[in-house]
Amino acid sequence: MHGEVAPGQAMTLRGIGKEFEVSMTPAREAVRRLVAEGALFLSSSGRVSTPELTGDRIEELAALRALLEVELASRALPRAHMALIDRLQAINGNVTQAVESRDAVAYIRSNLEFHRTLYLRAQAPAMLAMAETVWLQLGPTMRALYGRFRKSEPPHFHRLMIAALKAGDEPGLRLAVRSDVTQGLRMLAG
Amino acid sequence: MHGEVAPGQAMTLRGIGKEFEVSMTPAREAVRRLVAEGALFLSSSGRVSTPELTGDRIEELAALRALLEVELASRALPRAHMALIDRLQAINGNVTQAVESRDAVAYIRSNLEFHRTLYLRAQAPAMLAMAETVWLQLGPTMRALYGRFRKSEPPHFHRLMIAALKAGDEPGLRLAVRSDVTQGLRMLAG
DNA sequence: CGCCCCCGCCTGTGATCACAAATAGGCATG
DNA sequence: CATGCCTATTTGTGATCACAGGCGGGGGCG
Repeated sequence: MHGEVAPGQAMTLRGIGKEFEVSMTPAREAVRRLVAEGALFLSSSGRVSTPELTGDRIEELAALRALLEVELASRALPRAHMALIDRLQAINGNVTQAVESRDAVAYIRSNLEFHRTLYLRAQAPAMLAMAETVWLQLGPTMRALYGRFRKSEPPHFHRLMIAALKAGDEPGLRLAVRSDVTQGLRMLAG
Repeated sequence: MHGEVAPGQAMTLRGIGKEFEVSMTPAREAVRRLVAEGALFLSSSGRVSTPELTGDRIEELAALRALLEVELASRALPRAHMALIDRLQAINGNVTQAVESRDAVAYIRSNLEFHRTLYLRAQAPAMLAMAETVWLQLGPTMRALYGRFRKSEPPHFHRLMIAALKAGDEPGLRLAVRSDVTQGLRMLAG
């Protein structure tokens, strides 16, 4: 999810087991779960690797992010008090810092933490779980994306989200979330 | 997914293995996958059962269905030719038949087939997979629902969907899908 | 008669093994 | 020197086993 492993990276059950000092059985179960969530790709011969997403698939996952996260943000809005907004601003500081230090993994991690912190207020666990499933599928690809475009973009849309939260502006929040989610992924898909 | 098993139904790995004439290992992997998708509930002690959904959770899953399926239908609309509409009408005949014969499982199965047939045209596999994950989570509960309300409702909103498809009416299609998806689940959640 | 505790069976977990398929590397050949 | 084949090794699959924890039933106690 955090982009620590590159797209197309292959792995073996015995290798995973050795890495985490367990036998094949727990490694197999973990892998099967991640395959079920779409986070890992299972070849026809049973080999497992991180997925290499096509442009179409990236576009589709971006659309899913937009659908789900706009709804989550909208549901979180009426419950967002000042303490939450303060926390979001603090996390956003970490995002900026990660951007400045060109740390792709730290950027992805803090960016997702920003979103998750907001969405937790939506009180919609199934919806949040689906959003996280999408993040999981996009993880390796996002790493490749932010590794390619090294330009340091400040989290502009995050500030718009915070402003909309403060103002209680629901249409503005929806637009800001949709823009933030779509922004980075549109360029890779094209 | 088809409501063949009731909510809260417990099952054991050895029992599943015996039922399908395999050992515990494949049964375990299948169960873990279904747990990852939210179709089965894993207790803290490792026991597995079908989930008993709360009203809030049902409402949330209905909202997810509305979000995802409206988008899928909208994407399928420009690709829906007459041959597809004919197939949808044929499937809808099976739905009506299942309603008349009070067969809950056949009703759920043909109803989902109706939706899936349309959504396949959307060319959005990840989105369809998420919709099916929601169906999976709702399966046992839907069975309980349609077992409780035995009134034979003709598939009114299906006909609205077909009419909107024929007319190329996108707003009408979105509304019809949202209504169809929300209709049955609203009463159980309340 | 009701409640609680304790024991035994059931269940999930993780490890290991035998097996079959697939992969990759080396060898011979054109 | 490139290419195709063949074998040795790697890899996933499914079965079985030892073990620990939990759940339920039965007996004893108040």
